[in-house]
Amino acid sequence: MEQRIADTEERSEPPTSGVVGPSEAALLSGLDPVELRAWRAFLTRHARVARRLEADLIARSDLPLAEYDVLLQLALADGLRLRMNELADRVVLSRAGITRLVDRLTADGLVTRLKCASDARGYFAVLTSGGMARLLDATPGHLAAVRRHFLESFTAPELETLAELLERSRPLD
Amino acid sequence: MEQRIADTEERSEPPTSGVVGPSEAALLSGLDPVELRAWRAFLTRHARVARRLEADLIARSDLPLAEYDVLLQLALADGLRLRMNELADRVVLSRAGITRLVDRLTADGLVTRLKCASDARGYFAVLTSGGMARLLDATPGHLAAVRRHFLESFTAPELETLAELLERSRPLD
DNA sequence: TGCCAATCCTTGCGTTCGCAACTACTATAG
DNA sequence: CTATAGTAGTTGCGAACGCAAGGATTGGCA
Repeated sequence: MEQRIADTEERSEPPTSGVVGPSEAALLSGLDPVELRAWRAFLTRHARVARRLEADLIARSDLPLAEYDVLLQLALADGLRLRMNELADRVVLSRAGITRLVDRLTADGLVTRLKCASDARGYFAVLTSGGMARLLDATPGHLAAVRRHFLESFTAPELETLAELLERSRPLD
Repeated sequence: MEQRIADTEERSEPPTSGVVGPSEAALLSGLDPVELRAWRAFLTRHARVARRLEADLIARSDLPLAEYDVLLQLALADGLRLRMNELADRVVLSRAGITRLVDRLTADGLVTRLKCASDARGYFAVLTSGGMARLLDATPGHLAAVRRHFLESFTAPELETLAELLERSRPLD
């Protein structure tokens, strides 16, 4: 862990400058330029926006994005409750992940666990009034941030297009 | 940590069923339906695709997505090298994150650190031949997966649209 | 009825990440 | 030339995640 030292010194100009090497052709051969652009744009755009929003949301409401998402899903759910499984699916998290996320929210009093009557294996996560309050408090600022960092870049018809495209479910699942 | 037990029993039908509560109106008031759809679609689509691709890539090439991304950026960079800072920016990771990611890649012999001649504070991460080999080996399968789980959903003009929209940089940055 | 596979959720463990603090070096100003 | 502010990168620390294994319960099928 100590010998992270560099081995060589850098000559002043990049050695193979100008030449891209045999790599690029081989690398990109699998994807045509439009595909590559779309894919990279999708990836980096998400990464940047998510990073930004997470910071904003924590600074403003002391609530990570994942926590916010869970509260929102519960608030929108019928009876303000959702099975752990369903919750994991909606926020796209592993089951273990959802267990601990709900743990945290429960510790903060924003959510309660409720045994499912019809299936003794199952639990509901239920939004508490405190959780609802917290969500309602955090929402305006967060939505503003979403708009500022993402939605604002597009016109209404473009948003429609975007929604339509991204809502398409993956081919084979 | 032990009293995670449910407090109450569930009555057989959801209590406030049918009624959505005062919450939804307040929650969604900040965003019109199209905005909401576009935003949620963007979020969940990314989460699902990324999760899928990560699993695929690890299974097939024992390489996490972030590692793959770094190797790719280096392969595409002039001289097969990039400053740590620049690298962090391209793969959208914190500087601490990039330090450790490069640590790992170095330990695996896929990357080398090289002192920057013109600025003694700086380092280059340089792709080794082993790293290039690993990248070339992993790429075909990965690209196939990207296509299967994402690109395949769209036509060429749609991809063009998607790329154009998502490449727009955020307004104020 | 009785058993075995499947399902729901949780926990142990290892890994990764970001923030904040730190070192080393550069650049600006006096 | 020296002080001071700023930048590049690394490290301690705590938080969060996923995988795999485990306990409990359900559901089909003999």
